Amino acid sequence: MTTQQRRPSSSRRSEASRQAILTAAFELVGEVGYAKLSIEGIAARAGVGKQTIYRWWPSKGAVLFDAFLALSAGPDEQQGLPDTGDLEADLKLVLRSTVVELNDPRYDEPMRALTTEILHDPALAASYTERLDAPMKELKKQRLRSAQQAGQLRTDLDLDLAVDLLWGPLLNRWLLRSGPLTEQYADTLVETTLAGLRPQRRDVEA
Amino acid sequence: MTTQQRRPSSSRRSEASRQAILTAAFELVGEVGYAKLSIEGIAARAGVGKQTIYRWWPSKGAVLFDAFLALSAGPDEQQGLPDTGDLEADLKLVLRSTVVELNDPRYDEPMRALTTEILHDPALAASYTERLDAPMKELKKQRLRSAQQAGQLRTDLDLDLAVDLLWGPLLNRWLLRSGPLTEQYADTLVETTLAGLRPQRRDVEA
Amino acid sequence: MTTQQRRPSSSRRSEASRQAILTAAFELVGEVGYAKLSIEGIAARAGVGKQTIYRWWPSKGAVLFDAFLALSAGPDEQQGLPDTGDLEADLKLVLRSTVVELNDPRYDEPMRALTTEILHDPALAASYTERLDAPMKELKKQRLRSAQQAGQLRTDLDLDLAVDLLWGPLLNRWLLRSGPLTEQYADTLVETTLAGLRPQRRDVEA
Amino acid sequence: MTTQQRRPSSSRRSEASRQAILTAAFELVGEVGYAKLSIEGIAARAGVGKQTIYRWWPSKGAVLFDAFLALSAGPDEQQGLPDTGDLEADLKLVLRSTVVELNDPRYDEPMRALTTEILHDPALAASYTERLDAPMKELKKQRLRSAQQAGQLRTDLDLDLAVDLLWGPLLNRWLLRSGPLTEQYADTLVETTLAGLRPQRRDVEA
DNA sequence: TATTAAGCGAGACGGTACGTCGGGTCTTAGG
DNA sequence: CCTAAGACCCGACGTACCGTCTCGCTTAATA
Repeated sequence: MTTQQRRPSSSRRSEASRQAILTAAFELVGEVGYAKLSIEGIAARAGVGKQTIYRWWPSKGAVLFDAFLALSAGPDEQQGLPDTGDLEADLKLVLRSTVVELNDPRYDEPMRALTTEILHDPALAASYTERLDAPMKELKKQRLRSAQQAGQLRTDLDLDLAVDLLWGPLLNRWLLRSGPLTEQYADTLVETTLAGLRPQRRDVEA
Repeated sequence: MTTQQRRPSSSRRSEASRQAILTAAFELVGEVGYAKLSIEGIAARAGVGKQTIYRWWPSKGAVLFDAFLALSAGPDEQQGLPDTGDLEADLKLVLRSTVVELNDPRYDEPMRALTTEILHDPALAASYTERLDAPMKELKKQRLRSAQQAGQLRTDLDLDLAVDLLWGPLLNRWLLRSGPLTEQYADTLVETTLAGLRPQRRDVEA
Repeated sequence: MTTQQRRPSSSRRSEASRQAILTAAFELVGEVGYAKLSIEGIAARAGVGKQTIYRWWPSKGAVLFDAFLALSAGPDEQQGLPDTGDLEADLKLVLRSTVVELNDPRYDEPMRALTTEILHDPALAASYTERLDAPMKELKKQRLRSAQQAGQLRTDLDLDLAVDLLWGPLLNRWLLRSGPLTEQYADTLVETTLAGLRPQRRDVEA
Repeated sequence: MTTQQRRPSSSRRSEASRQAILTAAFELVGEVGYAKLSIEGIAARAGVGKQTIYRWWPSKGAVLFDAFLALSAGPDEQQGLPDTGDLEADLKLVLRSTVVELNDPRYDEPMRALTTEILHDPALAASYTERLDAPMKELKKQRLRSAQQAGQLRTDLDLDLAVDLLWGPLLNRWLLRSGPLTEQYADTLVETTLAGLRPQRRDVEA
């Protein structure tokens, strides 16, 4: 079913303008960078009056956020993570592709821009967490839950935390450029982290 | 010996102005927030001409960075992490205090501001990694190395990665506000992560 | 009839701002002098954004010029010179009042300022000649033409030149302060100059 | 006698710097125009510290003025006006050459610049009148006096005024560009003005 | 079917800050 | 003590955008 026709908001709202704005925002931020992204520029590129932006979005970050929403709501982003039964291999696959995406200049700048807005706007951060991050996280947790049920992860493991442990270091390295963001890094990260998440007979200590 | 021969750069440079600028920058960003932090404002607060800032710093981020440098070079930030022999307890202590600091509004805004600048300026990111992050990371690695030598960590463990695993999720949660940043979270994070870093007899999976 | 269809330029232009700017410019130049007259100051005094000035005027001089235009277009500056039939007396009257005006500090500074801008901007000079000077000159020439028709001036006299001869020395003395600018000077000037402009029976030299 | 070695002022003063500054000022004003003439630029062009200018001159105009002084004190500017016995011809010759000079772009900008400074600085105006204008005027008056003694000018004529009548309109037309400044204009000016200065038997009136 | 009222593109407006230029003062080092 | 050099505080430059505010025009929903 999924009727889903969101965002009437007002029946008079121009869908063409909305699309033009989101597209212009995403393209512009990739071309000129976050620092030089301006509402004025977005309006000009979209062929739209500034007021049309101010009427429907509270901030530049909100526009950017919606631009991302439109993107990820796009084709078919919603399928789950691969599940071959081999958790480590599956995770490596996913994290490697995350690395590739983060290194792709087409996404790097826009994502940094969105991140910046989120950094300084708790409301936007909440939106992000709820609308973009949570769905993704749910997919990740599903894969981990599957592994947990297969006895490949500790039964008392907090899956939210597990997701943090796997993706947090990756995102952090990307954001701060604290080191090269390679597929090799993704692999090692998965291996080392998983080691602590698996059921264990006993440690050396205790 | 070599005490004190600081920042000559130019023999004519006014140390008083430099200090005033860095102080003003740090205070202002805490008061008005990143979005409203302006070079004009810093100059006014510092009682300094704008040109004096433009003369010595290439960007607003660079000023902010130096302000942090001056702070951490300050009193005695350089002692190592606690080492009681109990790695888990020591790490919990440190991460908990990190949590407290990140939650402190006096540091939250300034650090977000600096992070934002780093996000969009690779040169600044490199400076950050080298001048601020690396020394801190070295202290953390020292503590882990000590544990490793005590047989509390796997001998083949990459300590750089280990630091990432411990601090990455924390910073990520702070930056993106993807969840409450509590001492409880720090504890769980340490426990779970350490589980994978310790020497292990064997897994369930062979 | 054609009353009043003034300055459309753009239907969106704010007439209130325009007036405020011209008034502020004229007042300010009188108060602070030409050297310290700034667009910034005019905008501030007028309660207007700087851009509103830059949008409609190409230079500080153009603003000043318009301020003068607005003034002279004001009340009823347009009536002709007095014509009692006694040319010498009428001219003395007019030149004396010119002297008084040039000595009036309320007009001295503004007129020096405008003159300075005209000095260095040929386009502005052309505007001045056409819009301010020409109308005034026409009135002066009318009075001389009347005298000419009454047989009080040589019939072959170039009236443009005659106006130059009468007002040129006065303005020059005012501008360069090459000597005291008194009503006595105006009188002598008129007397001496007129002597050469009248029809003459014969000279000493044949 | 006229020993004349002016301007010691201080025995330590560098004559080389002084010359370099005056030369730089005159050249620069011709190249970049009055509006963009800066003390900074003069100092740079002269290879001199700004302070050296501020130490010895009270204003930009004073530098410019001295630059002109140096020029006119130069070769042999001081000989009198031609005196062939034919006053009208002699005056036409002189005014025509004035016209040529005022139209020469090498002198036009610098003289406009100096005039501007004089316009707004009474002290400078006094200097100008005394040091540059008065000597020139004396030469002009000498020629007129000669004519007066030859019976070519009225005996009661104020020679100062006569000079004003002849040169005032010319300068005024040059400064304000109120019309083309041609040799033809100079001729007509001389002819018409002289007509009023000559001894007269009687007018039509009275 | 006409009337209205909202949304729209456009862009002027009062502002703030930008990054630069030059003003005039002061300090340093060298002759 | 004068000089070249140049840092300093300050104020203004002319530009870019901010977010708000009309302007007419188009267009969809109501009357």
